[in-house]
Amino acid sequence: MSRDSRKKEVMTKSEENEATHCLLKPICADDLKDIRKCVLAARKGKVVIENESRNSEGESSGAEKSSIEYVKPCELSTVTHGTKKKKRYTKTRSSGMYNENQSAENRRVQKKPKIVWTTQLHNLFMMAIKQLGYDKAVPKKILEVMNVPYLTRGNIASHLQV
DNA sequence: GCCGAAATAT
DNA sequence: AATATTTCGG
Repeated sequence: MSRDSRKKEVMTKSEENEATHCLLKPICADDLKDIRKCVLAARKGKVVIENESRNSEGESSGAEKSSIEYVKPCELSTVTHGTKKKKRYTKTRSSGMYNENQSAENRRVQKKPKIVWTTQLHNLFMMAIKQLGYDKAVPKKILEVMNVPYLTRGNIASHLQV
């Protein structure tokens, strides 16, 4: 969401983040309707493209209408995280067993999971440090010793600061 | 370009 | 407050 339709930065950035829409504030009910429409269409594998930007100043009657400025074609497939690891899709074949939970298009923008330092993890962390010696304990080695696949060096470096 | 520490940002 | 990301030498 942005307030300034002229700033190209807004859209550029949005695009990088796989945004589908750009909304101009203030948002009005129609904007939300448009989004809804787009989502519904996406479920059917369609791509909605609409562009009805309005910039006329005739906003005398109360709420100014902001509008969708830009629509990026959205892919339907679930986006998997950008690691180089193989994706493993557990295909549930045959008769109806679609995992209800949260499939399909809601995974549009996948965020990196924020790692939470459970006492478990912290213990591994501590052990690793002890095992390395307080002088050799740098993020990279700690990471190796801990051997926790989803952890990244940055995670550990960050945790190290705490 | 990778790394670690520190500084910032979210 | 907890984590993440960026910045800054090396």
